[in-house]
Amino acid sequence: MVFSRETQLSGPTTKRVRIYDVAQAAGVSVATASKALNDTGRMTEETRSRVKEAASNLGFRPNAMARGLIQRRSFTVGLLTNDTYGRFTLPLMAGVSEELVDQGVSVFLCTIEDDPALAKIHVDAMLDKQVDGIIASGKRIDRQLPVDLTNLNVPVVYAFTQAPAEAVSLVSDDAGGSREAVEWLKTLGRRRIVHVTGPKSFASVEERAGAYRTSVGGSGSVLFGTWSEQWGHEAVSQLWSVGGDKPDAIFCGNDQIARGVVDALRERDVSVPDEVSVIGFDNWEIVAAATRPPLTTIDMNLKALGREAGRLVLALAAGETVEPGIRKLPCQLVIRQSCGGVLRN
Amino acid sequence: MVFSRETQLSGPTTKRVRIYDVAQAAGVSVATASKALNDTGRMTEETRSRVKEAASNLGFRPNAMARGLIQRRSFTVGLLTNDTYGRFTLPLMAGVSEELVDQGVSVFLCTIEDDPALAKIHVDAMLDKQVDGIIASGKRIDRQLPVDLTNLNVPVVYAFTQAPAEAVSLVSDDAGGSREAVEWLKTLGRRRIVHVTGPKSFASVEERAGAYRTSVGGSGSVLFGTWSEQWGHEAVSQLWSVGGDKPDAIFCGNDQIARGVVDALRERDVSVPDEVSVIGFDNWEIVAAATRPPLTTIDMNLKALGREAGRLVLALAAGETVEPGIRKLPCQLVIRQSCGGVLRN
DNA sequence: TTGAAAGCGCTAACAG
DNA sequence: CTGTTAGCGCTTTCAA
Repeated sequence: MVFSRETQLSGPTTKRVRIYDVAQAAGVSVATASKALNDTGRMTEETRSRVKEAASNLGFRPNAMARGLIQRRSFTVGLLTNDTYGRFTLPLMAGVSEELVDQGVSVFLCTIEDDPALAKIHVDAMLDKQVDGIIASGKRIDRQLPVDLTNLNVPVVYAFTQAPAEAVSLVSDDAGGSREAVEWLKTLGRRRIVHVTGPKSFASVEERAGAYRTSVGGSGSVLFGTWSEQWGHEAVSQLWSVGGDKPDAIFCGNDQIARGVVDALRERDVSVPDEVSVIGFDNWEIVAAATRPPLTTIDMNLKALGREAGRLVLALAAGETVEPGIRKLPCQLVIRQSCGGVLRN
Repeated sequence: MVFSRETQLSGPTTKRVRIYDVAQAAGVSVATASKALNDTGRMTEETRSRVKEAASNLGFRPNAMARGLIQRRSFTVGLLTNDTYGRFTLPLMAGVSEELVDQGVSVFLCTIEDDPALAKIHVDAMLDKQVDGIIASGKRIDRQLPVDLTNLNVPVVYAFTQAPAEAVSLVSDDAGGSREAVEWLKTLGRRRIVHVTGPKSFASVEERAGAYRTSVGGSGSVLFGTWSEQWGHEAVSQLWSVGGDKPDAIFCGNDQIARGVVDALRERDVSVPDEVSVIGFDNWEIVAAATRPPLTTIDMNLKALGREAGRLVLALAAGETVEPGIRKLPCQLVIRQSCGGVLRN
């Protein structure tokens, strides 16, 4: 293959082909060409296919800006997030994109730390570009983005972030996930199940802890800490430093804590999963798979959440009525080896 | 704050204000309003500010599609990647966005697994939307994306992925980073430095290994394996199972391997960093910071690489001439505790 | 200094 | 069945 120097150095070479060129080539008017290509209007099959052939010969692709100007939509949505690390946003984004790509919709990703000024710049840029809608997302469901998205004149769907009242909002079902985790441990015959989790200040921590307590039936004990491996270690120290029966299962608030717990137990020669089952939360591949043994954990199905967010924002954009309120999407148990039990994979 | 049900349920309420409305309010023609707002043309300062005030009162924002149709640019660039996990793409994206947001440019993120059909759909969608340029990126520098981006009629910049000859391409300086790692170990007085790295089939592995060999001066030894913690463990087993002098430093091909190495050494009661210094590569926060002790490592400065990619693609779009070829951007030593030595932080 | 008019590339009425 | 016309919201000659 040969590359002209020109091409690589300064971009564009060939002019874009317009519908006018297609019309010329097919020997019809621009209007007819438009109708032929969009499968609208009525005309002989022969004409339609002649136009389509001309278009494909010329490599015609309609200019989305011209089209958008008329149709008042850009086939574009914005995904706004303050999750710079992407732990939650990326799977969400994958879902959104997967849902929308077939409809020709592209996604602007806007990452806005926690800077209101930056957020406003991004939102304004999206609005200028006439996005069909905005999906607001974050890294925790009890904090709002640092920008007001109400009264925008484009639809907004909130996913994995706190939403104003009456908004359309999507979160994962923390309580349900928690329940699944505990039920699985009980299924495996565990009876002394402890919950080691993150800071009390997180709504999801309270939600999961509440569901845990209900599921274990009053006998539970919850240790709050930070979202770190370090805390997992420390929690094990605390649990094993007191006398009496040790736990036979530890349900952790996230995979990092779970990894810390598993490592700490191994260092004490407590066998996982033989003596103690450990279950995580998040299914963060890099953590869950590298743990020895690999973590059984709860997946929040963020990709599915993203798909749903994409679906809803487009529905709203199309003028459909969507019931406002918070939708909780189910979590899913992912079985690896840290609990024992059935092995999928 | 009160939310009208209407607003939340079916999106748009107020009509967008057009430049026509601004012109009316300011009592001038649309043409004058345009010039006033864009600081072009000549008119009394009074008129100009009157228009600007009207615009800001009405909350006017120009429709980017209408504007783009004329100017033939969309103030939009596409970031194409096959790095679904986002390990490399996210920092890159952050850099691109940071560089471009001030210029009003938004970024489409398109993740394309390794599916050529999906890639084509995404590229076509971007082209239809008249992106000003495309940044192609990936997860390794010796593999191409599954799509041909030459002869596109928009500029393309390659970042962290293999580029065709004569393209503008950005990668991090693997050899330089490797050299920095080894030099740092030597500075700390280490003399028996071993390199534990990933699969030989990766160009960056060969590149780093080559620079390592040069830097240690012929006495080196390189162990190739996989990019996993597991392999880090195993490598330590191998190294410590043979007789003779043990290494006093291990330079790892990535942070995951380094973590495996550190964990394995701790399990053998070999002190890090007192007896052995361990240095990683990537500065993947989640891994580097959670390791005990936290990893000293090499950062590839992907965010800076992203900024540069953004800068270049816009320069190309503006018709500027950019020298083709591969640009290597410097890596940077990040000192934590796994090597000993100065403590920043 | 200001405004009227043309037109970016496309779609949608309405005629023919 | 097909083409002519108008116009999306804006910028940009060009004339007044």
